[in-house]
Amino acid sequence: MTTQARGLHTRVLEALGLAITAGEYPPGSVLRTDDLAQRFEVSRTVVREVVRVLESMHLVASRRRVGVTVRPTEQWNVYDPQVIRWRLAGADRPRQLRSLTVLRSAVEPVAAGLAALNATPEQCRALTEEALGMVATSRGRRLEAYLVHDIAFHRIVLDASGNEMFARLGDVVAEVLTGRTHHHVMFDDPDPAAVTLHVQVAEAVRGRDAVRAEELTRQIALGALRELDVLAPRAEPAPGPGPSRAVPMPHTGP
Amino acid sequence: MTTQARGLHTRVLEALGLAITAGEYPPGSVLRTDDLAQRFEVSRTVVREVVRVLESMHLVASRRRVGVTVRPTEQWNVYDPQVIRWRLAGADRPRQLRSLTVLRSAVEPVAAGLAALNATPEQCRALTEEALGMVATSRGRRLEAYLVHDIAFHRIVLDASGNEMFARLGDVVAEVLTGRTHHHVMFDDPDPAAVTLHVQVAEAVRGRDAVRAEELTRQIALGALRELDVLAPRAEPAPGPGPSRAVPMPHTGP
DNA sequence: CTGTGATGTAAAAGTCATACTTTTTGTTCG
DNA sequence: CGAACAAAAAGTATGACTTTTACATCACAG
Repeated sequence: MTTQARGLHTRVLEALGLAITAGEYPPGSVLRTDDLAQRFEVSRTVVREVVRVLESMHLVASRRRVGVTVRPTEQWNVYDPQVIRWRLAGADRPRQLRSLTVLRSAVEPVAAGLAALNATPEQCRALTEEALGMVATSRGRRLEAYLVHDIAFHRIVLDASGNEMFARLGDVVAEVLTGRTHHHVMFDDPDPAAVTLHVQVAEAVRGRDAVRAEELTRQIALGALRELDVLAPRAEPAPGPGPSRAVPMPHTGP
Repeated sequence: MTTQARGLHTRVLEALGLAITAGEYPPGSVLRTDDLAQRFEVSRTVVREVVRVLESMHLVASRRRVGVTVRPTEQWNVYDPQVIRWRLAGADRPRQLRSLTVLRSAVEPVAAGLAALNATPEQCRALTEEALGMVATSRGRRLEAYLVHDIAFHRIVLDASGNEMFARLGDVVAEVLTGRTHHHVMFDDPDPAAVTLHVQVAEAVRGRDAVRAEELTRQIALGALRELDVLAPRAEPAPGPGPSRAVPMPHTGP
């Protein structure tokens, strides 16, 4: 799907990144560049470049006399959109979707509040347009068309916040929305309440009502989280060490 | 300081990454691998690996027959800790500190709320310990010692939230706190109110009071933002296109 | 006999130089 | 104005060499 044949480097990187994030080589595994070169039928040059990139993502560490070792999950650069894509394509998609949705529930409300203060008229217009687009496509199994508007909407909010770190989460949100649509972690038609909320956020932003924009967006995020709980019930406690811990939703307000 | 001589690759990567993020090669600039190899007195192999890494950070794009072009700032992977470090070391540290602090103000309160629900007894203990450490070092120009406790405190909160995305922001927060201390974007002694708030957060987490932990942490974050406003006054409107936009603080609550 | 420390060796990554391929841009010529 | 062509730069492959370092071996002291 996203796998173009843009070069050997890309092909190998994709394959290796996917394999590692999928847990095919568990943390601690050791790879050797010569082996990889043979396995993928490319030169060591290519493998070395790939390894360097994976290293910069903290997926692996390369040490002399020992090889390329897969790092423990906690050290991965999980904000790298590439890593996110790989993990969403893999086995722990549910867990990943939940983490990311919780992140959204923290960031997007604040971003929306800032957007209400900072959005340009053009952004207000675009926001309303996308909200209306969502309304228009919210019925009749038109999930793909709906998704496009949904992504655009959230991207505009994050952009309009005027904060660069928020803006860069646009890709992440896009991956989340795409992931939950394409993997059916979603109802057949979008939740009508959510659609309404989006329209209201657009109104609040246009009306410079930061508090309202923030609160409405919080409702959207919490709704998404609830939906996730229904459609992808929380997995059993992680098999790691330490006492089992609940992973509840963020606050629902006083 | 952090520049070890771990190899040619690291040296060149550091130099180039720093130069690019510092705007020494403005977006659109074209570099050629052969030139770089000459300039840094290393082989093309090394340069290519470095370029590949910079490419994975979306700092540059490499195209045949054209060269390695620096990408526009908006496309950089600003969540990559490496990129953050480079930018904090460069000219737009103030802007960077502000963006990151706003991000903190969104994320940390929610993380603290979750931590109150999820923290292990051991984490509660450690949290209290660090808070007390902050108290102990909060007077007498002991900023370095204070910093250590401050970083540890926030790391524990983010970890204890049980959310992997939050946990990974520990490095970012550490960079922010370190940056503002080392570059004197901070008072001579820590704000006593902030110190007290940290102690109270530790209490709230131990007492499983999520709402209180969240609200107190929000106060900490907003305090940091205010301090930034006092000590590093907002720069003039960015020279980019579009109407000038204010960048106010996130909501201060109803 | 056992634990400890120096020494040596080989395995793997790191580096370099070179030759060759492929893509792409810009120019020239019909 | 379009098509063929030439050159530029990245992409790929290969082989030789260097550097680091884990591990084994061996000597010696307790």
